[in-house]
Parts: sequence; C-alpha cells; structure tokens
Amino acid sequence: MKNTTSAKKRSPGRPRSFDRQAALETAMKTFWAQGYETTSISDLSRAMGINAPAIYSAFGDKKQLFLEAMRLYLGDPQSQAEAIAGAASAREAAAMVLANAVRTFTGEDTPKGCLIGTGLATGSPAAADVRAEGAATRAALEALLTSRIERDKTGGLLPVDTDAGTLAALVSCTVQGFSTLARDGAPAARLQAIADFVLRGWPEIEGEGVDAEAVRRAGDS
Amino acid sequence: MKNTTSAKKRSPGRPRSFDRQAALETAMKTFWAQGYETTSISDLSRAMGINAPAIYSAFGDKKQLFLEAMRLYLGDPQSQAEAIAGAASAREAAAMVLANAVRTFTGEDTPKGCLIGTGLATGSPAAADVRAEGAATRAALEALLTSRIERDKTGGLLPVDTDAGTLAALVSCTVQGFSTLARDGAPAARLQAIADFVLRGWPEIEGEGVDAEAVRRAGDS
DNA sequence: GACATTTACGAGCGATCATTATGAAAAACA
DNA sequence: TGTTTTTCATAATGATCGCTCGTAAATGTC
Repeated sequence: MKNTTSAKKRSPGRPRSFDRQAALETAMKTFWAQGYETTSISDLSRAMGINAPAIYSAFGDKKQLFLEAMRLYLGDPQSQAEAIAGAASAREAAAMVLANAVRTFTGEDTPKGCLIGTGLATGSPAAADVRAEGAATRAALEALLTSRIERDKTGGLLPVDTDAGTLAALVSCTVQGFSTLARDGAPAARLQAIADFVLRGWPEIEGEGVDAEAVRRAGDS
Repeated sequence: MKNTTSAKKRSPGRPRSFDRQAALETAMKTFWAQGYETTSISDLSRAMGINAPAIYSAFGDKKQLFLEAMRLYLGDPQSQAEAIAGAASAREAAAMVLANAVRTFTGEDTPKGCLIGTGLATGSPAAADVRAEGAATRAALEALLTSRIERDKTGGLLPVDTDAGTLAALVSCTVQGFSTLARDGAPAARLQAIADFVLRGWPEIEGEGVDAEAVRRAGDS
C-alpha cells in the first residue's frame, strides 16, 4: 500500500525530499506545454527535478498524475458552479467565463492556451478515457451555462425563444477557440475583444439596452 | 535516390502494389483521428495496409507524410484565397468559411474536428516545426479574412471603424472552437447555429439590414 | 543504538518508437 | 532468356517509452 494522493497518516519513515505541491504544479505546467501523451515521464522527471520512481511513489502512474494536475488546473469546481449560478445574469456569467479563459490562457507564468483543450485534444485510443475526462469538464461547463440561461429565460432577462443550448455552446466554442489563438500567440487584448464581440450579440428583451462595457468589467472581478 | 513525392521520371522497375493516393488518404484520416505525434508508423502501416518500409519509400519519413496529408486535407490553397476574395462581402466570405468548417469537421466518412487544429494542437519540442506549419495555415486564413474585411471597409460595406483584425480573429476563433465541439460530438446543426449567431452580430452600415439566411445559403455554395 | 518504516536512486524490465539494412521477388527492357 | 531496376517482406537498428526492483539512506520509536 503506497501513500499516494490523500492519506494524512503519520509517516515515521524518511521524509520526502521535495515539495509535493510544487512538483505537481511543475507537472501541470509541463503537461500544459506539451500535452498529455506527448509528455514523457522523463520530461516530467527532468522538469520536476525528481527521479522517475519518486514520481510513481508520490503520484501513482502517469494518468493519475495528469488527472491530479487537471484538478489543480481547474481549481474548485464548486466555486465555478456558484459563480455562474450567482451571477446577476447569464450574460454576466458568460462574460466571467470568457474573461477567466482569457486570463488563464495568456498568463505570463504558464503556457499559453488551455491545458485540457489543447493538451488533451487528440491522441491514441489508449488514452481515450483521459480525453473523456476532458470532454466531461467541457460538458459540465456547457450544462452550467445552459441552466443559467434557462433561468434567465424564465426570469424575464432573456427572450423565451432563446436557444439555450446554442448560446451555451457558443460560449464554450469561444473558450476553446481562445485556446488555439492564445497558443498561436494572440495577446489577451485580442481575445478580450473577441469576447466583447460575442457578448455584444447576446440576446436581449426588446427595448432593454445593455451596457456591454459594464458587463466586461464585472467579468474581471 | 528514391522516388518519393514528385518526380515523374520513368520507372522501368517493379510497379507499386498499392494506390499511393488511397494510401495517403488513409494516412490523412489516421492522423486526423489520432494526431500527429500520437500516431505511430505501425498505426499507419496497419491502417494503410502496407509495411513500414513501403511507407518510407513512397512518402519519405513521418513528418513528410504528415505534411503531405495536411496538404491533401487543405485542398488547393489558391481556391480558398479566391473564394474569400471573390465573395460578395466579407460577411459572405466568413459565412462560407464557417459553413465549410462545419461540413469538414462533422463529415460522415472522416474523423470529427480539424486535422490541424486538434491533431497538431500540442506536442513535444521535437515537433515544433510541424506545429508551426499548422499555425501558419491559421495565420494565412486570418490574413485573407483581414484583407477582405479591409476591402469592405473601403468599399462602404462595413463601418470604417471596424476592427478588421478582431473580426478576422473572431472567425478563426469560431472555426477552432468548432473543432473541439465537433470532436466532443456536437452535430452539424449545432455548429451551424453558432455560426449563424456569430454572423448575426456582423457589423453593418447604419440602416442597411442584412438577410442572414441568404448569407448562410450562399455559404453552402 | 536497534528496529520499523518510508523515501531516494541507480539500474533494468519488456515493449514500442522511427527508421533502415538486407536480400528475394517481380516487372520492364534488351 | 538475361539484365536492370524497383518494390517487396523480414528483421534488426539504437533510442525511448512507461514502469519497477533492489538497495542505501533518513526519519520516528523503542
């Protein structure tokens, strides 16, 4: 029985010589830059500064390490759900999601683009289950947005004939597009300009103008 | 000196036992489904039905084979340039590009998504040059769209304060987003609905209404 | 200091990677 | 038929893949 992820048990043996969290963060960035299957254990070992056996004893195998890196990348899933549900409108929620993607994909200290979108875009059939995890996070985001949009429809903030699925897919589509554009070197300002453009076309109840700039500011939170 | 890609020289020796074009098409689909680096020569050999040495003698190495598959995937680059330049408006050009992406990414007989966008999304530093080729095709599309938009601005079809770069990036962003959504299983109708939504927000000269449906039909060519 | 426990590290596991040397087989030309 | 030319299939190249074994080192407890 190895002591891998959880387990707060006392360990009277030799202490670990590296910071597990820091090593995980380095692994995340390495996967982020190179992709899941195209990052080798020896790549990770070199970047993390620890030998291969130490990786296995601390994180399990390559798949488990990636999944843990993915969870670190995604942060608390509940906070995202609450942010979307708690936004003043679906449009504000979308603005938040897009602004967050811009920030994440163009960070200075991290690789460009989306760890999941690009690092898990494709690969061999052997890694199909890991890719399915990535697709599940996208589906979860779309589901959250869809229900938030439906709530706006019943709440009178959106026309009742709004196609919630399409609108949610539009946001997801834009986020995924950001990933490729960011990886190609697009600056944050350009991505944000695209986000503003998309939000400008957000459906409205007739007669109610919306201050797009205010919505954008709200997304910076 | 092997007889690889071009070279129409007479070959008095034993004729090839397989259809080079059909083999290339199979290689394209294999790369399309599995990605560049994550597709092995043995994967290709199995799919193409020919042994590894035959691949090398007919196509060169793996990189050359992928690049040739990429050219087959992209089709004639001049025809795309002419289609964008020859469209009645930048908006129609964008509609065409988007509709074409929808068709290509959701085809029945081909893998879902974009060969270049997903198959070349990420990878090891050793394949950076191949990824650069993929990024170059995206940059070329954006450049074509940007100049088409600029032409519409001077031609009075678009407001003079239109940000051509952002608008072109929006189209490219949407196309790249389509790739991920299609790979996740989104049907063509959903992608087309997103495209329609994006096109509905296309800038207009004040007072000139645009029939979005007619623009969409034009994209079906 | 002996003991139990845990980690660190070098070495090595079989499998697969992209690629090629080899030589027999087959077709075209003489 | 003989020669030339090219392709064919088999097999092997060294390198790297993900992963693990064995042993030394470092801790807490006795």
